[in-house]
Amino acid sequence: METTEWMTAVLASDNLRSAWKRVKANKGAQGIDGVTIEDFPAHLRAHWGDIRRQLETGRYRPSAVRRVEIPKDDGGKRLLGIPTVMDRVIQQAIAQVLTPIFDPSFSASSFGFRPGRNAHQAIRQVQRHVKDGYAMAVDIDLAKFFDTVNHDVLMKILGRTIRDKALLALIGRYLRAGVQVGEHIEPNDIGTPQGGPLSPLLANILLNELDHELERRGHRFARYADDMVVLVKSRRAGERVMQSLTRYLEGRLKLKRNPAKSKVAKMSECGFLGFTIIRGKIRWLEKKLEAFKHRVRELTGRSWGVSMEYRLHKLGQYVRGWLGYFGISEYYRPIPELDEWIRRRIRMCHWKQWRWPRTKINRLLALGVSLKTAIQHGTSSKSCWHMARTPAMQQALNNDWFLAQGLPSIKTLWCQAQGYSSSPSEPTR
DNA sequence: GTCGCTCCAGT
RNA sequence: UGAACUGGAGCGAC
Ligand SMILES: Nc1ncnc2c1ncn2[C@H]1C[C@H](O)[C@@H](COP(=O)(O)OP(=O)(O)OP(=O)(O)O)O1
Ligand SMILES: [Mg+2]
Repeated sequence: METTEWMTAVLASDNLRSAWKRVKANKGAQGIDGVTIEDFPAHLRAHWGDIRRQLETGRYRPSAVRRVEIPKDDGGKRLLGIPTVMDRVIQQAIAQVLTPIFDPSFSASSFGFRPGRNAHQAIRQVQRHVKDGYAMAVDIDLAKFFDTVNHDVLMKILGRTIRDKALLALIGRYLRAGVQVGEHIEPNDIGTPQGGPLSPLLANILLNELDHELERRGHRFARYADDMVVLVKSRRAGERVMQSLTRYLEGRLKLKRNPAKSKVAKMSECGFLGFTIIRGKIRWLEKKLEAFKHRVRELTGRSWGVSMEYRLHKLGQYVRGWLGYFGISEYYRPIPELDEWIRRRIRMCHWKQWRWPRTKINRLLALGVSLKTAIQHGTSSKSCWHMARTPAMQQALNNDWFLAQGLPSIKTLWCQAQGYSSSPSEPTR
């Protein structure tokens, strides 16, 4: 029997319990066996004994994944592979065991799908390199990344670290579980399912090879999933790096570049994670701002027949959430403009025609826009946008400072805003 | 401090 | 009804 501590750790009751908790919390759809999150506990009681034994003896056969196609931004379609609830739990349990083992070996420049790391850190790293004089970007995105992961390459890498043959074999079976298209099941010899809890970790383990190769060559870069930017000093160097990396990816990892999303250009002409770097400052991409405006138009449009409260609620949570991500933009010029734009939009659509109470409009404006931008840009909530944004100023920007300026405290402002953004129970339409 | 839910963003 | 990972904001319960 090949069962070692690895599989035992996967099957430990604590680990399985938290894995199930996570799968349940995601409230995902059923797999090909039709077992939903709700009837999983009963299903588990009936079959766990058998399945556990199969897992321990290395005989367990995962079910195929269910194929669902969803549209992508660029017009193409994304092929999801939805494992059964049982397989999602098992994969999650494996991921929880493997993450603490593999994650420490990952590159400091890898930011996607990793605990404690996010897109902001990735774009800030790019910014630092640009400021250090590496302004030319080799922007690479892989074609159909998850769908083209090579099993042999990945299994070899896994085998270097995972000593447990049963676990290794189980991961191999998950990779080759097949997909159900319509009525029949089709085998697959390539790819890891977009929808498998283990897939993001496997993706990082595979591209960890690339990260270390980049480090070995002394490159400055940031990677987020299959999206990466290598920063160099000249276009010549960029072209050379692009060529050699393309060769490395295709030769060693059997992965292809997405030519449409890959290029060598000044970082100010590249997009990464929704941002770009203009004159050393982080700024959101124009198309992201356009998407934001479009969404606000929808939310404030007259063709949406819902109650006032509901509309305010939805608008507030969208604006606040959006600024939570894009609010790290340091390019402050567009922000007052954006603030003004939202104000105009709200007044135009609703103040006159719909006779919104003035107080409600003011509270909405205070809610996600003025306040948040004011805090983040070191100015008062009265739109003193031209005030210097020195580090000392940032430091001084605390509650005391607000009060000293004769402004309401941050807490007061937030309480006002919260009263209109998230009532104890969600407002009705 | 530990869980539960609603959102937002990136991939 | 479209899975997953990660980060964030908020609310709620012990
Ligand atoms: N909802 C999702 N959106 C984007 N990426 C996802 C999602 N779920 C899983 N992923 C993973 C799988 C993708 O292979 C990987 C990279 O995303 P992305 O580059 O947008 O698509 P892709 O690499 O599959 O196709 P493309 O050829 O268009 O680049 O991130
Ligand atoms: Mg891609």
